[in-house]
Amino acid sequence: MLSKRSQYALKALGHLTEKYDEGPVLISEIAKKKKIPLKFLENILLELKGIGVLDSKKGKGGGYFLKKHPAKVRVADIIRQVNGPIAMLPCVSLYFYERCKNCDEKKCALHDIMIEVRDATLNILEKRTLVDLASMP
Amino acid sequence: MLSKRSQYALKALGHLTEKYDEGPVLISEIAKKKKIPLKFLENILLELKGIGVLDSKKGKGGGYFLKKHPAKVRVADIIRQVNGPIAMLPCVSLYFYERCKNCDEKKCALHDIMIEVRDATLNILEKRTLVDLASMP
DNA sequence: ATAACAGTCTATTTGGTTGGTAGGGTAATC
DNA sequence: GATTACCCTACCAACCAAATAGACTGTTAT
Repeated sequence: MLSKRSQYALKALGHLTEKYDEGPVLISEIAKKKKIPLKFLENILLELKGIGVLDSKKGKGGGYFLKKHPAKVRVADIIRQVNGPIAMLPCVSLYFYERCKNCDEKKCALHDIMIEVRDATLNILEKRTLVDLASMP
Repeated sequence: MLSKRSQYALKALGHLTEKYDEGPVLISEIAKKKKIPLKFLENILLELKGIGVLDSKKGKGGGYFLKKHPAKVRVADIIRQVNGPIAMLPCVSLYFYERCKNCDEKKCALHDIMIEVRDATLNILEKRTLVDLASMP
């Protein structure tokens, strides 16, 4: 399951995508529209800025805005950054791989199944971008 | 990510599937073969018995064994019982559904993407059974 | 310059989950 | 009746999620 944090991140990015041509958007506007606790959202946006997805401007007329074009930002990458591995097992994760201590990967049937699941999931999430999140209310 | 508990459960079931025709298997044997902490495994097997997948026999010659034929037990159902929802969001889960508080499902683009992911995942996990876990070391 | 503005940083709290460990009780076989 | 092995209860340390609070830093317009 995605954490609340990840859900909020994706919703916020959806909103910023809708407002992509309208300059900086206030944290408070996003919080209100998406019903996200203000201070929590603050923290999340900071993280998204940290990983280079967003940028911000202080003072009057300031706010947050997308640093890259929304079509260039994949949903899969946001989830990985904010939520962690997409795969169901560490021994099957591409970006967070960890060797399995209690079995031999080459003979592990569970391993094979989980690779299949991972690929099916990535096949969807790596094709979707922020543009696909924009129609959210 | 699957919890250790779930991984252990699946591995244990894999072993019991291999030994399906050989009568009860000792907890200690499973623990040793699969490198699972004994007392932790004990607890897990108890849960699996509770949900009707396993049965056990006490005393000499006792142990755990599958209650149903391994081909009749789906991997998806084990994961749901031991680990929880398979879907990435509660508002998209079939067995653990919860309404989304901060958006309208009919207009939520995230919702749509996550349904797609869920279906792709279930399409694999609901076709796999314990038989598919049996070749594990 | 300075007030109003808006994002930035640090920290703390609260509550729950995970991955175990320990020890004894109880029931079924031989 | 001794053994074998399941069953139950309790506890623990470590971690993480979600949220809140408050002071700080930098911008802009007057």
